[in-house]
Amino acid sequence: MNIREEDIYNFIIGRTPILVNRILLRNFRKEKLDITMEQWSLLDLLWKKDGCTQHELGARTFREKASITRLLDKLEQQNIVIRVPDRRDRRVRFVYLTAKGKSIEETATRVVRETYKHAIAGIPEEQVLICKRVLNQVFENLAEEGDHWTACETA
Amino acid sequence: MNIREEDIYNFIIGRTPILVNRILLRNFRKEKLDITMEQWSLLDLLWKKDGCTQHELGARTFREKASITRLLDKLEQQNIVIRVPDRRDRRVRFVYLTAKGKSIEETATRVVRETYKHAIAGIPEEQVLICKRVLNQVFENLAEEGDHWTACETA
DNA sequence: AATTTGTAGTTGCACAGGAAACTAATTATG
DNA sequence: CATAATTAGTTTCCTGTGCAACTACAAATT
Repeated sequence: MNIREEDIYNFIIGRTPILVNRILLRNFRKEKLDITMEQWSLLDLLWKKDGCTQHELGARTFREKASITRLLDKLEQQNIVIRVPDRRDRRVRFVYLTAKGKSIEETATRVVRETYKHAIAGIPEEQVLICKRVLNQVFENLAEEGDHWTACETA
Repeated sequence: MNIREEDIYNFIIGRTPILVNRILLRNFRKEKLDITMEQWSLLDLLWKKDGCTQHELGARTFREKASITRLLDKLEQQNIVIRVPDRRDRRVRFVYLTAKGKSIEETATRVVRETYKHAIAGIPEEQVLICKRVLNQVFENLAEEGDHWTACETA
């Protein structure tokens, strides 16, 4: 294959993710939602399964535990989630949505869905699927190479 | 199309770019290169065209000018680039590679190329091309919607 | 049972991005 | 020509990430 080094930038971690993140943040602000894309990615898990552990949130969003700690700090400051220690294992803290956390699900989900629709407008569905599969394969290829998240943890 | 909100995270700005960035940073460190992925993206432009303006670097990597300022601060501290004011327009500063900046091209490019090869190993070339096109189309779709970078500037 | 090893989460440091306010210089306008 | 609008770049504030050191606790080892 004709390898061009700059592809890895333009292609995977470059301007497209930067722009998507920027637009999504602006769209949240338009709807008076004071959350970030990263915070949303945790909330999205909690809306589906309230009471995850921090470890679980990290494994599923592929973030370092330190990042999870800090994202939850912000969410807790805004009274969107609370951390509840596990009585059986006092190292563990379960993360629960507050009433406020539950109440923003509908609006936030709508913003994300509309932004996503806009992002993929006019692109044939099968191409979007291929793109997703390629990115997932890239993930698998690199995850083998020594990261502490194993495939089974993230699955 | 069957829209799943979480796709926008998993798919475009989620774990794959995070992992690619992480692995690339580690691979730079293994080769004793003290640069980041973001710094590399600027150097890659300079190796092809020395003496870009900061505005140009921002337009081509799709970063805010403030980000460019800070990335160049770091590169200048490491004696990898220097900023030279334009005599004709004293607002403008041209960015030039130093001898050190030129000397790391080969190693840095090799690291990026090998990481990229590893990332796309086993994925049919035509699928990688489709993936790139999809991400570029996503970029175009969202760029229309009110960003100050116009298509012509980034082209 | 006491020590070692492993795990969940936190904190400090360095680096990166977005937005907005700001400076200095240039170009457009009246 | 003088003022207004624009442009290039910097700075500040807030948020997010990686890594490493750290705390607290649990589980395994001897």
